[in-house]
Formats: sequence, C-alpha cells, structure tokens
Amino acid sequence: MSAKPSGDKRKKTPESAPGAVWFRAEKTSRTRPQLSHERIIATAVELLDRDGVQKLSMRRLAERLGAHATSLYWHVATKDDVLDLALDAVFAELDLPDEHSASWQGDVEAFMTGLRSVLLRHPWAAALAGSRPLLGPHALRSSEFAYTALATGGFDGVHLSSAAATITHYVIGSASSEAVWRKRSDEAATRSAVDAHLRAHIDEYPTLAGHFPLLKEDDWDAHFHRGMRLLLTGLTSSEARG
Amino acid sequence: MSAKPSGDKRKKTPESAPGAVWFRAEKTSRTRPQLSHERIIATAVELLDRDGVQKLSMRRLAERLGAHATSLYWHVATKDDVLDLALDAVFAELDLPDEHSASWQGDVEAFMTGLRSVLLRHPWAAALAGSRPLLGPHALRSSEFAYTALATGGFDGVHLSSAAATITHYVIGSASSEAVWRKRSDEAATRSAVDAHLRAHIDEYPTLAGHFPLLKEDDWDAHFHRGMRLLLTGLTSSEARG
DNA sequence: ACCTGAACACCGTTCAAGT
DNA sequence: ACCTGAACACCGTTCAAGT
Repeated sequence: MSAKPSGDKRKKTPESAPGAVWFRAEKTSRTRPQLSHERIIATAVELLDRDGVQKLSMRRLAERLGAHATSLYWHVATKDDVLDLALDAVFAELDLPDEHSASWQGDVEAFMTGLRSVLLRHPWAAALAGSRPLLGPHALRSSEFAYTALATGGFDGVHLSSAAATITHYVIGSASSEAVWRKRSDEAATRSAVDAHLRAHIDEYPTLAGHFPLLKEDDWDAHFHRGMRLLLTGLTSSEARG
Repeated sequence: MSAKPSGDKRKKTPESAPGAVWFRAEKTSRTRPQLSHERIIATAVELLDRDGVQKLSMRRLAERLGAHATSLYWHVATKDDVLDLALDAVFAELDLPDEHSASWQGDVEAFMTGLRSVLLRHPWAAALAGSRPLLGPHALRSSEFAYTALATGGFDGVHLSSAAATITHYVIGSASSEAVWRKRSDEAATRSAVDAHLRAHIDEYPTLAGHFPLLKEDDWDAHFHRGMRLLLTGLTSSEARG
C-alpha cells in the first residue's frame, strides 16, 4: 500500500516568466518556513500527542516540517535530544503561581495536581519523565517550586530532596500508569479479564482478587487524590522533617 | 567494520564417514538446543542486563540463541511480548516470605526494599515497569503480598488499592531514577555541572541551588529509605485508611 | 549558516516454504 | 511442530556536497 500522494514536482507556473515577481514570495522561497529549534520541538510534541512515542521518527518529524531527516541534525544532535526538549516543553505548560500561598501543603498540592494534568495532556510524557533525568529549564523551575513549598514546611538538607523526590515520583508514576491504561481502547475488557483471572485463582490471590482497581473512568482522579493525601499526611507528620 | 567471525560452514570432519557415529551428537543435531519460551526469556534478560533496552533487537536476541530472528515469532507474537516476559522474570526474582510477619509495616517495608533490589539488579527493568501494566503472574503475586500487608494494616476497598499503587509507584519511580543516573559513567560530572548551573542562576532557583541531591554513590540507599519512611508514616496515620 | 543526497548499518514483522 | 529465507517497509546517523 502506502500511496505517496505528495510528489511536489509540478512546475505549472514558471517562476521566471515576466510578471512572475508579483506572485512570487518576497525574498527567499517561503513556501516552507525555515527549520528552527522551536518549530522542531512544537512539531515533535504535536506528533507525539497524535501517534505516541513509538511512532516518532526523525524521518516522520522531518517530513511534517517539510524538510529532510538529515537536516534535523544541524539543529539537534540526536533523537534523544528531541525527546528531552519535547518533554521540557510539557513542563513549560505547567502553570504555577508566582507567589507561594499561605499553606505550604496547598502549594505541594498545587504542584502535584498541576504536574499531573500537564502530563496527562500529553500521554507519552509521563513514561518519558520517569525514565530520564529532568534537567531542562522548565523541569528545574517546577522543582524549584516544590522545593520552596517543602522548605516552608520545615524540610531541609537531605530530607528536603527526599521529600521532593517522593512526591515527584508519585505524580509521574501515577500519571504514567493512568496514561498507559487509558491509551488502550480495551481498558474495560482487559480489566475484567484480569479480574476474572484473579478470581479463578483466588487461592493464589486471596486479597488481590476482588480488589483489582478501577473499572470506571471517573475513578482515576479520586485514586490519585487518595495517594496524594497519604503523602501529605506523611509530610505533615513532624518526624519526617530535617 | 563488523567482522563476522562465525561462518560455521566448515565440513572438516565428514559426518557420514565410517566410525563417525561415535563423534556425532546422539539423535538430532544438538549443537544448538531448541528454542523455547524459557530460553528466549532468559537470554533476553541476559542481553538486557548487558546492553540495555535500547540495544535489544529480535535479530540480536535470535543470534545469541543460534537461530534466526524470524524463528522467534513462532514462540512470541511481538517484541513487546519479549519485554513483558523479561520484566515478569525480574518480578520472579523477588523473594517474599510465605508467611506474613507480626508487623504489617514490616511487610510493607520488606515488599518495598525487596522490589527495589530486584529492579536495581536489572537496571532496564524499573523504567519498563513504570511504563506498562504489571499483569504477569509474578508481578501479580508481588501485588498480592503488598495488598495483604496493607489489608492487615486496616486498608480496604478503594483505599487499599490506592495505598498499594502509591507504594509501588514510589519504588518503581525511585529505582528508575537511580538506575538512569547510575547508568551514565559521568554521573558525578553531570551532577556538578547541574549544580554549577543552578548556582549561576540562583535568582531563578534560590531553594533548589544548594539542595540539588546526591553527589556520592552511598547516598542512594538513605535517600530511598527516607522516602519510604515518609510513606510509612502516612500509611500508619489512621485518617488515610478506609 | 543551513540544507540536501547518498549511503551505511541496521530495524520489526509477514509469509510461503522447508523439514 | 518448529524453523528458514526472502522480502517489505522502515529506522538513526554520518558526511561530503550544494547554496
């Protein structure tokens, strides 16, 4: 199959004919805008949102940009760079207040729910975030917010970084899990198949059978909030602090 | 480059010569054992441990097994199947007690530290575990253990599954993060580069600068344990339960 | 400075054919 | 029942060459 409908080789209107100046783009051939860092990243995010991380290739990305795959390598070093940049672009969408609120717990909660929602907006992002260091400028900026909130809560030194890592791991882990489940169209079918399997082997899974989580789609939010409350309880208990 | 030293086409000792029976393999050509589910998985884990997930291909896996890539498809449907099976093989290494101890918190701790250590034994495993449903028999068996411990602690219904998900996300997230940092040979150099960057932009990162975590390799264990204690504190607080 | 073209060394997977 | 061989439609990346 694979009908290639592009072609793009028609020369119907000769560009060197008299009078053609008026219909020609102004200075250089602006039919396709030039490649740039930002355009590459924006398009990568767009393709990742549409087709997922497995389907993203340098060739597809370049095609979408009206360029050749090899041209991308003037702007980025590797495909991994593209993924890192796309991921940081997701963190850039995280909208955190400039000022911190009166309650540090409220700020922690704002960080967690905010991060979760941008990660869910781009279902490929959480898994990526969980598997590479988050060192982009926007990721660091979001870390700064979490660190400040926790520092206000009395955390310091190694306890501060442990607490920050813990809440971040929770958000990324739960978003990744939610994204991977929701991605599959047959979530409900898979869940009831697993549930049936567990009940059929109830001697091996006496507790798990009957507790396998989440069959309805509205449950995800509450599921996340329960875990978050658990963490906030732990954070608020004074023993945990430095 | 790529010197192919195999060849394997020499017929130095003619297999049909008189007396050759004694030197020939017994019944069928047993130079390479037959392909099997277990052999495929064991070899996949071996290659993943050695070269990482990025380098694993059906062709390399097959070569290592003395077979052709296409032969694998009689035993598994896709490469993803191989990864799922390899991941569950890691969960199979998790050695949990048959009986539960007197303290449910102790059991939760055993689950968390045990899972962490098998995941770190196979540095590719945590990232994988964070990005796909854990439905293999050995993963389910480990979930059963965690569920039972938490049920003993008073969790039930949706609170039980939320608590289980929370501790699992934490273990997988922190193991994944630790694995990815340790994998790179230049961890220390990267860390101090980040640290320098943060200090150079201290107006943007006033709290984060100076708190960027973990420069020494022994710190990982303590880092993990602090987060775990935080979770246990949250779990022990009665408000969190059903 | 930015992009193309050709090339290299790979991929996952299907399917008819062999034993 | 199990494996091979040929083939399809792809990959990431390098590098000399063009403008």
